[in-house]
Amino acid sequence: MILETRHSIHEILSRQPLFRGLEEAELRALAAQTREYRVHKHEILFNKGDTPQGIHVVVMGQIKLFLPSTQGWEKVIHMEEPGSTFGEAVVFLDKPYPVSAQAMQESIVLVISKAALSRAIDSSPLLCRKMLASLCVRLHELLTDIEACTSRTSLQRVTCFLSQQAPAGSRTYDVALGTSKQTLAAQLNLAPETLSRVLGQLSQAGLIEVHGRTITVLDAEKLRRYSST
Amino acid sequence: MILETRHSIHEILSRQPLFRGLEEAELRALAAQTREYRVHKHEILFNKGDTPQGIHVVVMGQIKLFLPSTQGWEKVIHMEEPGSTFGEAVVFLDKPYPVSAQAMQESIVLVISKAALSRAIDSSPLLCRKMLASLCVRLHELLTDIEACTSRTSLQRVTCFLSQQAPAGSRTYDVALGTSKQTLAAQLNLAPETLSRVLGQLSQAGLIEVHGRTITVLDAEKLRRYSST
DNA sequence: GATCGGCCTTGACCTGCATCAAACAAATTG
DNA sequence: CAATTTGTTTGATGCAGGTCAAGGCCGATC
Repeated sequence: MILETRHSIHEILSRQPLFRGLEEAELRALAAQTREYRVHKHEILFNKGDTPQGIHVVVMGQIKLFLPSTQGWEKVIHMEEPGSTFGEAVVFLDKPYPVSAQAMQESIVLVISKAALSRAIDSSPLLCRKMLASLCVRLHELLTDIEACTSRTSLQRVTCFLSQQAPAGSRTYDVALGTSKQTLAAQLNLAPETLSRVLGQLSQAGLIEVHGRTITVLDAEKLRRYSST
Repeated sequence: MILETRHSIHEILSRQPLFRGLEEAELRALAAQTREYRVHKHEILFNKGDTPQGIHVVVMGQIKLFLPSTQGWEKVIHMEEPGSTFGEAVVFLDKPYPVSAQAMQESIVLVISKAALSRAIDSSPLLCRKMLASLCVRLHELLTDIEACTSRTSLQRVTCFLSQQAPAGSRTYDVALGTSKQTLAAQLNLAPETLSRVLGQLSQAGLIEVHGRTITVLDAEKLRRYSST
């Protein structure tokens, strides 16, 4: 990882959802304890079990959080996009990272020291609330993830995933997987081959259309029913 | 559910880890907006999709949080024991319950209104921090849960689960499942029969001993190695 | 535009686990 | 203490999906 100059960290921080609306002084204190890293595609930010340095903010690129397992296998927990934060938990729990993180693209990540964030939270009820909300969102994401990847059959796993991406109350919609299908397979706990077959089956049934990394769901309702047959 | 008298809610609240150390006035305000419910074994507290009333605190008994699925199947997310809280997320997100809750024993549960808790958090930085910590613990629990139940083989799922229950650095230890083995199976995404067989296999290999609802791990290190063979 | 290296797909095979069924044990009830 | 229900074990069977292998597609590089 290459450490960047700090000229604009303050400004970048102020643009992140989590820190928007903070006092100037608070923001400045945070920025002083923040480092900016540029990471290359495929570079590992940290491994499961490492000692945490602080909270991470994705400014640009895409970071994969995953559980590695003996024998090269891995379960993808979440893909972090710009504006999202991860590693919040380490600020409050004195534990090693529970996941590994890897850049899937050329990325820029901020790391805010535990101590600074801890102080900021104490002095800013607004930040505290925002952190709470952010953690709750994370919890919900994990739950929907569990739901998708513990369904019985591979078909259910895929339809469950697609249904979860549905915007409220529209019959047809697009799902842009910002990742390779391999990665999606790892997220749904499927072999890539199986995912391919299931998508083929759903296409054949006229329920979806696959165009590269975009999946078009043609009938949300039918799709949901299909898996229970 | 039977609504209880409120004579001692204030006192009960003050004994819960989450609220210990709060000001008298704050506690009183919370207690005024808290209800105590007694629920029977097998009774449903709420279903996934219901509109949340508030945050839940388990005072006595055991509450199962689970994801129901079409066709009577279910994935157990977590068993809540006395002193633990759940449904925190609903205070900050305006969403329906993401899980269902069912009492596994005769239980006593407090429900604190969203509004009251929200006010309490604003006025008490201490409570805010405690909530953050509690949510982080929950996150970690979910992650270890995912880890256990997305391992490839049934054997790995079970050994992974047993390893996670290990106290730090002791060769041998007991795991007291406070539940039936059916429930554990649902937690690990296994058929009860499969769990039974795997436990049998591990016993035969001399790695564990099963006595009713207690599993004795004889050699933590060997157990971890065994699954990767 | 030709060559290379990821990705993705398709096919054939075979194992691991769910399912069904039945016997048994333990816990609950009258 | 018998009777009933609920939980656990064991066996036999079938199929879903993982694995291995080969071929096609597409974007990257020179």
